[in-house]
Amino acid sequence: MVTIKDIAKATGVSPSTVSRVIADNSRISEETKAKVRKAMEDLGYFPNMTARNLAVKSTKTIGVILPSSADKSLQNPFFSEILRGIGSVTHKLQYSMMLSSGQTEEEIYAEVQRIVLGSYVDGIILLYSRLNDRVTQFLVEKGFPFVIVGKPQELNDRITYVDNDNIQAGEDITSHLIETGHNRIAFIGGAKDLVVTIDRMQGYTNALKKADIPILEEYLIHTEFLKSGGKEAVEKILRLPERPDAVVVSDDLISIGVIGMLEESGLSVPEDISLVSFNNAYLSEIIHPALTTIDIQIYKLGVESAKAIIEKKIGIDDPKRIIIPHYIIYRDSVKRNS
Amino acid sequence: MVTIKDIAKATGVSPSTVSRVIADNSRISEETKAKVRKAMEDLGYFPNMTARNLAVKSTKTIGVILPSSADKSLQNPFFSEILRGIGSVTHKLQYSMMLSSGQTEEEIYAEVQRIVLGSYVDGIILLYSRLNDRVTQFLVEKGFPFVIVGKPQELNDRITYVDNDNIQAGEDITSHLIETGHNRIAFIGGAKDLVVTIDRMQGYTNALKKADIPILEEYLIHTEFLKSGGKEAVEKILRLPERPDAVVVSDDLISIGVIGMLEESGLSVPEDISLVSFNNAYLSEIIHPALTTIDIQIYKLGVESAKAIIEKKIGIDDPKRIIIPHYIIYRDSVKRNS
DNA sequence: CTGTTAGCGCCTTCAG
DNA sequence: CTGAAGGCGCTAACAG
Repeated sequence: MVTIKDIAKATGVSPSTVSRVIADNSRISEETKAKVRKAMEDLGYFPNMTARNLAVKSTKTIGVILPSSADKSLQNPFFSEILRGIGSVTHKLQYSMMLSSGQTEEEIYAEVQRIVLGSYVDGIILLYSRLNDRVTQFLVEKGFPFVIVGKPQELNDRITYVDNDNIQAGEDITSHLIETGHNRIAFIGGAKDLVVTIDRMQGYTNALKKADIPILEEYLIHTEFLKSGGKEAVEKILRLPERPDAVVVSDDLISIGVIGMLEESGLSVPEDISLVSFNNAYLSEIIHPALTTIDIQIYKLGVESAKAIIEKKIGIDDPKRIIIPHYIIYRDSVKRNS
Repeated sequence: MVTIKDIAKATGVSPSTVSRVIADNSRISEETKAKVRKAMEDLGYFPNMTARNLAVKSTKTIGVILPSSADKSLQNPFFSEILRGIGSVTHKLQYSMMLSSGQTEEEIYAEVQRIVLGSYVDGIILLYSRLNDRVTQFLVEKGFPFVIVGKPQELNDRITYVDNDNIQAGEDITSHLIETGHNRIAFIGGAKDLVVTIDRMQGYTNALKKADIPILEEYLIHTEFLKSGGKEAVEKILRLPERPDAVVVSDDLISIGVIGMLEESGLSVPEDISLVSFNNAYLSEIIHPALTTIDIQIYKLGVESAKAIIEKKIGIDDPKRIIIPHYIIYRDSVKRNS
């Protein structure tokens, strides 16, 4: 390995001068800079980041924590997309991104400890937010820079997060259904302890209330990513005397399953029942029917969260709420019941 | 920050002793070990990995390189799944995983340079394999440990890779179609410069040949993840005088689009046309109809690739080929034409 | 079994 | 504008 000393020797200057050239220090003459740089080029020098990190006490890498990998939700394209967003800014700013996860909450906690206490990273992005989360707690106690993608359910005033206005989004999309002439609207959501599900459902009920449409308990269904289990639930809802004429589904990926089940039950979307959902994953565009859905700008969520920790605008002192706008993408899963 | 010195001072031993305790060196008395450990506990000591890495010249982190993020293919759940696999072993072995990518090949190349020359990682996993790839070339020249997930198209004998036998897989699934009474079988593949596409198509033609079924040029269609563009292509193929009675699609995600387009064209799967594909993504299970597909064990691909670089069984000297078995998952997208 | 001495490669005062 | 010296926190011979 060629070090700073080697190139110092080669150019006849001192190591500190070389170091200064690397930092492009202004009080080094242009000629020595040129000379040194040439040597670096010739000898194929490349700064050793580990050494540098040790000296400056910073790693220029940020840790990204995924939800427990036991969770099927990891299959959601949401994650690839947000990683893309994060990656775009880490890349541009010459940062690195360390991915980490675990099978259980316990493991994740251990991981986070390992990477922050071990000084692996300068900051952390949490890609989940659970109630009563030890990780979050650990991070705030430690005063370690971090941001949550999604809405934290506690310590709200002490942590920075980037999220969509999911309540509003839920209301918007539900209103769209109402405006297009639907009035028996069901809601199908993912795990009911996820804030995002709760918020979107909240928006859904808000919209119904505003339109004076009664909220029916039987119209609210929660399922993990629906497979066999969820199937019956959907079938049940469809056999109600007042069968819904529309359904808002809390996630595009779930929509795929729902559409499949509806078809099996002999109903087609949107002819027999309209459907709208959230995320605007690539999927929602290629499936049939193409989904009318809320684009939550996942990529941007990633970008903004990365910017937030890197640009360290955040101190534990001034937590921020960054809200990414959403908008409706109109496609073919809604029927106009004039 | 509490260092090794602090706890040395606190316990009245030397720093090296503390270091040995950390390494659980056998020639340290149990009592001093206990004493030291207690101090570590009390003072909240945690080893600084950057320092350690510098000293031992190893980072215990492996770099994972994604394909260019411009590529829509990143949306493919394949990546989440393989990251899960890799993560499971890095985690277990107390390694870290550094994710990196770029918008263009150029950027990726720069990234790889940065992380290997900067000594960020001990090894690299390439999640793509392109013809005439500078990155691959750089890595072999440098003699840097790396493994490719997928089949390299050159330097075959000098690099380690983990892959499925995609040719065989293609043959297997196509044969299944033939056995179930189909004989006008089309092939729809992704980008035609991807080895995986090529291999699967190769298997497809092999199967046809063995069954003495002629290979029709019009039955071969290539498209990126199909959207508007691919649509016409599929419609075209369906209007042929000899319309296919089955289609082999090179990826589950593409299948979703294909099924959608078939439906729009008034054809339903599998009644009018059978469909099989590859990967067995979560999607293929929830979509309607559920897909008969090849399970390539993505998770395992990840696990094995991670094991390969970490356990450094690989030297530039003895490259390995690790083949992960595949098997057919029979579901509802194939009609039995007895 | 434990302490001493040198680094790992780079950065940063402090002098000049 | 540049050198010398010391240190970041930890490990690794080399002595005892």
